[in-house]
This record gives sequence, structure tokens and C-alpha cells, in this order.
Amino acid sequence: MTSRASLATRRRETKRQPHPRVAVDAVLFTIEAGTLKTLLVKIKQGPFLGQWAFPGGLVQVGEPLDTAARRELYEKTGVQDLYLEQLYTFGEVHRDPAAHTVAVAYFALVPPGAHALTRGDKYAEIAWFPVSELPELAYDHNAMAITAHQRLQAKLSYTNIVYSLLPPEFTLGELQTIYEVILDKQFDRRNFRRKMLALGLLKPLRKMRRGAHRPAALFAFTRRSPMNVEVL
Amino acid sequence: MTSRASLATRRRETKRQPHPRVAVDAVLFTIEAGTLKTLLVKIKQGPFLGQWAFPGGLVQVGEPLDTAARRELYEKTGVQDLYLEQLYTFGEVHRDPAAHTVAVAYFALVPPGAHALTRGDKYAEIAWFPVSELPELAYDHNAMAITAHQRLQAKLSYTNIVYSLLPPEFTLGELQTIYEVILDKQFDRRNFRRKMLALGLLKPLRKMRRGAHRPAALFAFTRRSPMNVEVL
DNA sequence: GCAAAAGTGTTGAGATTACACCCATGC
DNA sequence: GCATGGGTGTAATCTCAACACTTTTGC
Repeated sequence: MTSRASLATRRRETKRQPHPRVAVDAVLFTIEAGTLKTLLVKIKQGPFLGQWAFPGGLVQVGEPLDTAARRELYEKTGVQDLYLEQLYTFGEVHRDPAAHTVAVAYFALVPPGAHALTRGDKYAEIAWFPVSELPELAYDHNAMAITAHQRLQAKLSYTNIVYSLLPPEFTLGELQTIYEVILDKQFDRRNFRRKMLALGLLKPLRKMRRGAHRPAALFAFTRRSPMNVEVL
Repeated sequence: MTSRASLATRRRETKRQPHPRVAVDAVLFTIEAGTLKTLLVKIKQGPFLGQWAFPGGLVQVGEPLDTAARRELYEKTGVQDLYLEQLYTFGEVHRDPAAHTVAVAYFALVPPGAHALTRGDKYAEIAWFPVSELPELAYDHNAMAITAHQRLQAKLSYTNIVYSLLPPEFTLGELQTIYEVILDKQFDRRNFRRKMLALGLLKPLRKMRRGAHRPAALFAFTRRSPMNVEVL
């Protein structure tokens, strides 16, 4: 902590010393073309010039961490309403060669279509990369990517947050595809449908999606807020 | 992040601005007298004078976060070898009224008996409190306590980290008691034993614990390193 | 008519729960 | 001898995994 009695001694020592800086980074996931993708920005300056990294920036005094994360994401993607949670805090001393910077990483999910908003106005290059083919990233962001991917897989298994990767209406097939892509695992269609419907998270709409083949029943989530459920 | 190209503009703005400070706090759990307890220190100075809080302190430049956490714990308890993992980062602006301080909270487990080392040499009061009867804590530490407790419960269910709350040799009854105390739930003794033995995490020692009643078989963990296992 | 995705039930295996009695010891 | 915790087995239920054929549509 900070103004802690028992720490008076060390605090006095450190008071004049420089402190580590605080940054937030955001790992943004979406499903596009049947692939799990993540948003990267290209770095224009400094030791990592030309390398890709997750969007992020320094936290300002007086700014809450999640607000900083949300701001970052909005600036980069224009996406405002998304699922956002804290992922992990990376504090390795030399992760940023320029200065000791502690990075609080966030993890976010955006529904398909939000990509359209990815025109980086005043920003440099910005692009969605398949998670399975990430380039070498700046800082410790490859490790961050792995942590985020694992969290995503875990959360998909025991919460209902898939809803934030889907449009308001979707078919059971589309839902299943998302699970298969993220968990990298195939599911039996009959078992999958029975399980999902038994959970009561979905409500059937009286509509059909028409396409190249047999029309499929459309569903929506009964609740679009995070909750813990043993899904798979 | 920090020296990020696309952030050049804002970085320049913030460069001269003060940054939030970084602290680590540690929530330390143990089982004592059949109760789950956590370690608190009493604050001697500042706005929270006289209140209890989790041990913690500012991170120094050049110091990795987990090293800072370990240092804190060692200074306070003398415990060196314990299970330690990052819990969550608390970044609410006014959590420390003195200055915007981001706290990276850690969560640690110590085996019984380590309490003996809790003589706070140069430190003020230090004490183990039952988790169910925590006083009003300084900062946002009551919220931190809840987060830590939830994490402990979750981790106990899907990992083998109980080993770090137990001495090298223990009975199945002692193991079961820990689960019951932490998860606040009763288990059927026969089912519990069958499940635990089936997991293969334990090895029977050819020894007995003698006490007030019928001697109980002693067990040890086959592995004393963290791994994921669906325990209960 | 054919390719492609949607829809639908049943069965067996394994896991989980509930439950009751005898045993070894210290006092 | 009695109070206390240790030790053991079985049956009923539930959950999960495996599995194949028919339907509807666009082309």
C-alpha cells in the first residue's frame, strides 16, 4: 500500500526515488471469418519501432484503470460497449527497455462487425491478426497473448460471456462454431444443442435465418450480462 | 504500454505529469485452530492510523512485482517458501486518499506453524484474524479480502494447492477439514476419501498419527507443485 | 438431384450422491 | 465403558459421450 504505518521507514527511502510507471494494455478478441482474431497496432517510435503490439498507454493520475482501458479501446476501435475484464498485471522490470513500466492488461470481447470501426484516424497501422498466427510482438506481448487466450478459453467454459462475441440473433450452429474455434475442439452437434438449451441461457426467436441451405432457427440470449455457468 | 508510436501525442502530454504510484499488497491465508485466518498489520500513520490492513508497500524501480510481494511477506512473517500468486490489481483513484496508488494484490498460502514467525521485529502490531470476522480495513482492503477469499475457494476446487496449507504429513481428516473450512461446506467422509485417493495426488505413508482417538493413516502429496486438477 | 447444413433420441459407461455400521484409542 | 474420530461398501441417480438418419433449402 501506500501510507502504511509499518512501512514508514522504507517509504521514506523510496519517496524521492522514481516509481515504476503504470500502463494499461488491451487484448481485444473477435470472431471473423470463422477465425479468432486479436487487434494489434504498429509501433512508430522507440526500440520497438515497426513491431506490432496490443493497444495501450500510460495511465494518468486520477484515472481509474478500467477507464483507461476503455478509453484506449475506444480511441483505437470506436467500440464502446464491450465485455471488459482485467487480465493480469505484468511487472517484469525490463519488459519496456525505456523505463520500468508495470502494465495492467485487460481482456475484451467485441461482437463481429465492430471491425468496421477500425479505421485508425490519427493512429498508425491497426489490424486484426488470427490468434494462431501472431507475429513477434513488442514488449512481453506474446506472453500477454497466451495469458489472454487461456483466460478466454477458461471463461468460455464456465461463464456465459460468449454473448459478447455474437450479434443479438444467431443460430445454434454459429454458437457452436465459436466454441469450436476458441476451444480448438469439435463438439457433437446433438449433445451441444441439448446442453445449451438445457442451460436456459437462450430464448428461441420465432424467426429463421435463410441462407444457402436449410433455414436455421434463430436464438438470442436471455441475459446479456456476465454470469457463471458450467457450460461445457 | 509506454513508448508506443501511436501514443506519442498523449505520451508527450503525460510525460511531465505525475504518474500513479505502484504498490503491492499481500493477502496471506493460513489454517489455525480449524479456522481460516488472514494476516493483518496495524497502521501507525496517515489517514488510516489505527486501522488494520494487509501488509504491503510501494514497489521500487527495478523491482519485479512478485519479488516485491515476496519481500513484503518475508519482512512481515519470516516465511520464505510459500505459494504466491497474483490476485488482482486495484486501481480506484481514491482508494488511497494520500495519492493515486495502484495496488497489485497478491494472494499467498502458508502452512500452519508459520505463525510462530510472526514476531513483528521492527513492525507494529501484526495479527492473524479469522476471515469470517475481519474488522473494517484500511484502503479498499475489505474488497480485496473478498476477492482473495473467492479466489482461494475457486483454486481449492480445481487445483492441488491445498498442499501449501498442510504440513508434509497429514491425515485425510485434516485434509477434509481444510476443504470444509474454506469452502464452508460439509463433505461425506466416505465420498471425500474415495475421491481424493482416486485423484492420485496423495501417497500413503506407512505411518500413523496417534492422538486422543483411533490412530489415523498419514499421507503426503506426491507432488508439491501447483497443477490443475478437478478436485471437488 | 445433389450438396450442405439443420434437426432429432437412445443407449451405455462413468461419476456422483446418499447412506450405516464397526473399529481403535485415550480417558 | 464411553466418547471421539477412523475406516469401509453398495445401490440409485445423474451426467456425459457416442452414435445415424431424415429434412430443407439453393443451386
